[in-house]
Amino acid sequence: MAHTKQKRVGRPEGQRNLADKILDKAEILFAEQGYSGTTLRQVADAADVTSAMTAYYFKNKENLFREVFTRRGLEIAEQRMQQLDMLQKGDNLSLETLVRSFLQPSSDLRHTNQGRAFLRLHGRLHMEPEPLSFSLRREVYDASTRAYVEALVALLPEQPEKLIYQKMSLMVGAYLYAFSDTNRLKELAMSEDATDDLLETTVAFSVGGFLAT
Amino acid sequence: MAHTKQKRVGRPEGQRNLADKILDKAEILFAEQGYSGTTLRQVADAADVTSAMTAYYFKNKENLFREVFTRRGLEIAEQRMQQLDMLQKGDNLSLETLVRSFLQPSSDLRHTNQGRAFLRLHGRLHMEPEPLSFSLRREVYDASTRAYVEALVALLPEQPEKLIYQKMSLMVGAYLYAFSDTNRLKELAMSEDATDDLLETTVAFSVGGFLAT
DNA sequence: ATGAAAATTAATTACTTGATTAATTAATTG
DNA sequence: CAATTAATTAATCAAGTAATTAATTTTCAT
Repeated sequence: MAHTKQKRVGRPEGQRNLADKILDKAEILFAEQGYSGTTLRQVADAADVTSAMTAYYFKNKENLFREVFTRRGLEIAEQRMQQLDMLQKGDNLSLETLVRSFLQPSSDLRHTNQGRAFLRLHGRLHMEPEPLSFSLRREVYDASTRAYVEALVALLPEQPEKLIYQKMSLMVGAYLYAFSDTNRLKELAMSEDATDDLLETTVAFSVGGFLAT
Repeated sequence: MAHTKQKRVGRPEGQRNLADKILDKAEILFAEQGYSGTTLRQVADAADVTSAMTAYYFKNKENLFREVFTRRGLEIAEQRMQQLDMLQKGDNLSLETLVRSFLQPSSDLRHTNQGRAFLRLHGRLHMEPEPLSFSLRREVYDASTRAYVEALVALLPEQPEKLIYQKMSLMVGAYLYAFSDTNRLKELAMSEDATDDLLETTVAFSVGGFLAT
């Protein structure tokens, strides 16, 4: 009832950057309800447009999801690669530094609402066996994951590559679950203070895991 | 074309134990496609019954999902509690033994198709923020998780309880992802041999993580 | 100016979805 | 044996669902 500016048919005056608005709302809804659980109507309503706009900008539901995921996913992957390049230029790279640089880009997303939505979405996607999930993850993350495994193998030469891949997978599962904030930690541990130290705990846990034999 | 025994209206002769059949098929479909992505018709078709049967035995979709999850979830929780009780009767309990006993019941499910389906379902559910997910997880797992945290705190007295809860959460994320078999390890590491040693790797990784400071 | 391109709404189409009901047959109980 | 209860199919319903199209208006390039 507050401010309802009437909608007129046809191209509006000025510009509205609706594509980004739709992506943002879709990110939140996909995070809360999953791909199948979210309807294009919900996205359109949340973005305050008609559902034909989602088709205009993103063609169909699957493509909208792809763009939601790749928008931030590619950025994370790129940040990881840049960090790795930087670290490998210096000498005596430590395991802890390497692990932290892998987790940092994701951890940073915890500081905004949209970022947290993406982390939940991300966690969900990694637990899904569908072709869409596999294809997206391959496209976005494989290159950087391989590069990090290579660096880890160099740091832990006594452990076979296959073991490093297994542990990498354990670390990914651990941080996805912890960062996705679906772990009910507040409820379970009855601690209401923010988990500021979550990144450092995750780094320590993972480093301990990689060193263990 | 093979054997199509005609279906007659009305109660059939003998007994068919359809409820279990529906649960099994629902478990597989929910695991592959998620809750929203699975239709009652798919479940009914897979179980070779009409969709009214799902309503007859399980009332509605949400209740069917609850029963699918609690069927195995409660068993896991009970096995954990029994293991913990047994271990606490003896003296000098090791961290490694404790961690292994927590992971064993889930790991055992990896040996059957239905068990693997449940593990994927389980992983999915833990990445979902919906009320249904939280309520189910609370009901099924909270008691045993608290009991294990208490045992871990006793073994690692120098670490605050809140930290143990965080690490517990990291371990849960790690094993859920690894056991759910959605980690594309075969694709990434190009290793086709079965991950027979996955439980031991997960135990070692987690123990290393708990010990790290 | 003018015509093409961009951005939008409203309306609609063909199809699924979860759930319900009536009819039907076998098993159980008394 | 009669009556009730259990188990099942077929048919249907109202409410969504993704996607498409036509009409409309502004902006931009010539």
